[in-house]
Parts: sequence; C-alpha cells; structure tokens
Amino acid sequence: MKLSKKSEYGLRALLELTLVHGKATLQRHDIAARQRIPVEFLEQILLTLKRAGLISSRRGVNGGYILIKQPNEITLGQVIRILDGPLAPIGCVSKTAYQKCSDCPYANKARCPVQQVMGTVRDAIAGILDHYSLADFAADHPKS
Amino acid sequence: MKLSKKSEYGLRALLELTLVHGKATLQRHDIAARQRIPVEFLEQILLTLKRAGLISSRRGVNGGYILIKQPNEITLGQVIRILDGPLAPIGCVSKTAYQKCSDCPYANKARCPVQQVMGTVRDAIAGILDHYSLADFAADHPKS
DNA sequence: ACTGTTGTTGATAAGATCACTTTACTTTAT
DNA sequence: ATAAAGTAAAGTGATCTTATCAACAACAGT
Repeated sequence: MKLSKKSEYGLRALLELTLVHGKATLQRHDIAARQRIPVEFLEQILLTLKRAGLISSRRGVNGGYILIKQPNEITLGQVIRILDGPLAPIGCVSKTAYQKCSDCPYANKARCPVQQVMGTVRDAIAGILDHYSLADFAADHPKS
Repeated sequence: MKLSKKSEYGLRALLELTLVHGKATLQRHDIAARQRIPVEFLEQILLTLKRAGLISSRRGVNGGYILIKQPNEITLGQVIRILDGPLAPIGCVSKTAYQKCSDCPYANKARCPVQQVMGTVRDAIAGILDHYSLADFAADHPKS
C-alpha cells in the first residue's frame, strides 16, 4: 500500500509551482533545491506531468515550468494516477483502470470477498485524494 | 497504492481456513487448488503466517493447517502488515512502523502538507482493514 | 522399522520496478 | 554565436515480487 517516491516528488514539485502560480515560473533546480529532489529524477517526473497536460515549460534563458491549470482543478488523485497508476489496491476494483483478475477463483465479481473489502478501501482512498486539490494542498503549507 | 500478490494470496488462504475452522484441517494443496495459488509460493506465505502465530500446522498423514486464533480476532489489517509491511502510504505517517523521512524539507512534522494528507489516507485505510476480521470476510463468502 | 506423505528450509532466478545517472540534443535570449 | 536552460532517451544498480526447485526433517499408519 505504498506511495512511490515518484508520486511524492511529483506532489512536492506541483506544490512549489502552486505557491508561485500566477506570479512566476520555476526552474527545475529551484524546485529541486526547495524540495530536496534529485534534479535528474525530477526532470523525468515533470516531463510526465507535462505530457499529461498539467504543466508547461519554456526553454532558454529565463525559462522554467508553470502550472497550466488552476490549482483547484487539479486533485492529488489525478496526479498520483498519472505518476503511479490506479489508486485501487488491486486491478479488479479500479474504476479508472479496471482489469479482471485472471486467476481469481470467483467467476462472478460480486462473489469475491477480497474484491468487496478492497472496493471499500479504494473508495475511501479515492474519496480523500480526489477531493483534495493542489489549492487545498498549498493552503496547508506554512508561509515561507 | 498496490496490494501485493503475497497479501492477496495470504488473505485467500486464511479465508479457506476460516471456512473450515473448527471442522477440519486443510492441506497446502487443498488451499492452493481452491484459491488457484501456486503451491510453493503458498508454502512461503503460510510459513510467515505461522511464525506470526496466526496458524499452526500438523505433519504426516492427515496433516494440514489450522487457524489457532478465532476468526473474529484476526483483522485483515494485521494480515497485510505481516505480509506486506505497514499500511501507511509513506513511512512518516505509519503508526505501527513510523520512520521519519530523512529527505523531507520540513523539519517539523506538522508542517509537511504531504504528510498531512497521507495521514488521513492512512487512517482511512486502517479504519477499514483493522475493523474487518476474517469472520466478516467469511460471512461475505458465497456458500459452496 | 519401514514407507509414504507432509512440512521446513534455503538457494536460485526471471522479471519488474525504483530511483536515479548519463549522454546527447534542442531551443531561447542576448 | 554562444551560453543558459529545457528535452529526451537510454542505461544502471539495487531491491522487490513472484515464484521454482531441491534436499532434508518429521510424522502417521502398517
């Protein structure tokens, strides 16, 4: 039930971008320094987030990264799904990326006890992470 | 946020043992066949559960495995912690196996926004899995 | 005591994932 | 033109997952 470093770093990076949203751009090494993330790994993460349409970048002198959505439009759930895949503990209870468990001895979905519990766990996790936006996230942040 | 196969198989195996609890013992190949688990992997899992004191085994002809606790005394949370480690998404919010994040830029725990959200996620997951016992689990099972 | 069944242990290994690192290329402002 | 900055792909070592295999130990029933 672990969150990967990738997602954690991604969330921290987006937090920094949210804090300067509308005011400035941030370069990768700024983000890396403020959140103590290895720069090269961060690059990979930012690239993924860019492909997903959450941020955009500008090259050259005075370049950097910016959010291209409003902070209250991006939920932590979305970010984690982009970086880590589905929130569900097992594939057969994922709503965004369902896949049936080939080896499950219960032909009918409703009959599998594991699936039932994990379904409620999924709903609990998604209920929190899909209703928590970057804006909420930044609001929890101590003022520098 | 994934549950490992190990935990999933472990839960399925314990489910079978719960279904025959007080009535019979089950041999490893019985459990493996009923839940379609590779026998050798299952053995490893059963051994871990045995060391943790949830089950015991008997050798020789007519041997097998049995639960040595009452099904309502074993929660799914306990089982997953034994097989997969802490339920918390990140180490710094685990209550059973806390470890501080060395690289976190926020010296004070209360100030880290990631930690705050993940703390609520942990509580939600634990709230479900620590209040759901093998007995509840078996009650959801379709009668053969 | 023997025999067959079962449990225990340890070694091994393919494959995936994680957390980066390296290298090379492209774009932009001046 | 050039230096600063971002883009992109490939590679790497460590660890984890998911097993598989073989050898050995223990036990029950005859």
